[in-house]
Amino acid sequence: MSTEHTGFCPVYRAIGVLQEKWVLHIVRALLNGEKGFNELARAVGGCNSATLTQRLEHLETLTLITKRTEDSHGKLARSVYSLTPAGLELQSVIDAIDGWAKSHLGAPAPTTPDLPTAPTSPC
Amino acid sequence: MSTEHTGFCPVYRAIGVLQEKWVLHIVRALLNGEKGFNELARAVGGCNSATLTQRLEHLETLTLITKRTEDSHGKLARSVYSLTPAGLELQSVIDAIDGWAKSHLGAPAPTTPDLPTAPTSPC
DNA sequence: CCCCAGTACTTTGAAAAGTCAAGCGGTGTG
DNA sequence: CACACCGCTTGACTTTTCAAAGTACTGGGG
Repeated sequence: MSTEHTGFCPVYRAIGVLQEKWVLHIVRALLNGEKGFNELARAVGGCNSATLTQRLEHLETLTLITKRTEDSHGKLARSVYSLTPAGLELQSVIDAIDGWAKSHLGAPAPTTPDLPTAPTSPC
Repeated sequence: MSTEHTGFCPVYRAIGVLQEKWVLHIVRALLNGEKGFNELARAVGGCNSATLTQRLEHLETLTLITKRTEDSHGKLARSVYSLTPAGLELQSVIDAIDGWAKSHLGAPAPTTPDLPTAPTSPC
């Protein structure tokens, strides 16, 4: 029903994916290097495992990320998630957001209007 | 929930806003020129009025968009929404998504394989 | 040897978010 | 005057996200 007459253009689709909760965070975290499940969860900052698993599966079917299972110790394996070439190219999108954020989000904080010259970026 | 303790950096905030449902669509629609409420709803492609009102309010408090009420005919007024300078600069983000989408989204169709060879690309 | 910490998830049930359909006050057109 | 349109609001309903706990397994310390 969503894909009815609603202009089937790639941009529309892309937005549909990127606006899913946590997706941009996941991509951003992964741009800093591949990560394991829990590691990624921490990097992303507060996404619960159920949602993360789901997002990761979705992104994998879209071939934006790859899951590699390291079976170094016989049975138990550490899963490592990393970006595919297509996923890596989202760097430009993250960069754009990054640039915009830095110039336009100093301190919108509707309740705490301050932060004049934020020196510390814990980012 | 959005404002976690998770490294308070502008990028994180920006992602938090941009991944809200419909926000990117709204911005994109508004980049093509200012629009009225229903007009915007149609341009965005299927967002219902309740959610749209809410998003619009949120974007207004962030000063990304402005609501101007044309009171040309005495009582009844047409509301016109348009982007602020800050909102306009999201053009770069939309452009990045646009560029990425065009090179990486042909027709993945993961779980919803429909839309038989779109005849017209209203994009 | 057993416990604690860590890996990667899955399973719950409830809360939050989003959607649908309808309606309200008002106008302008046939 | 009826009817379609405008900009919303309301209330019921569905989907998504959440926190917490549980499963299965390993590796290190006591």
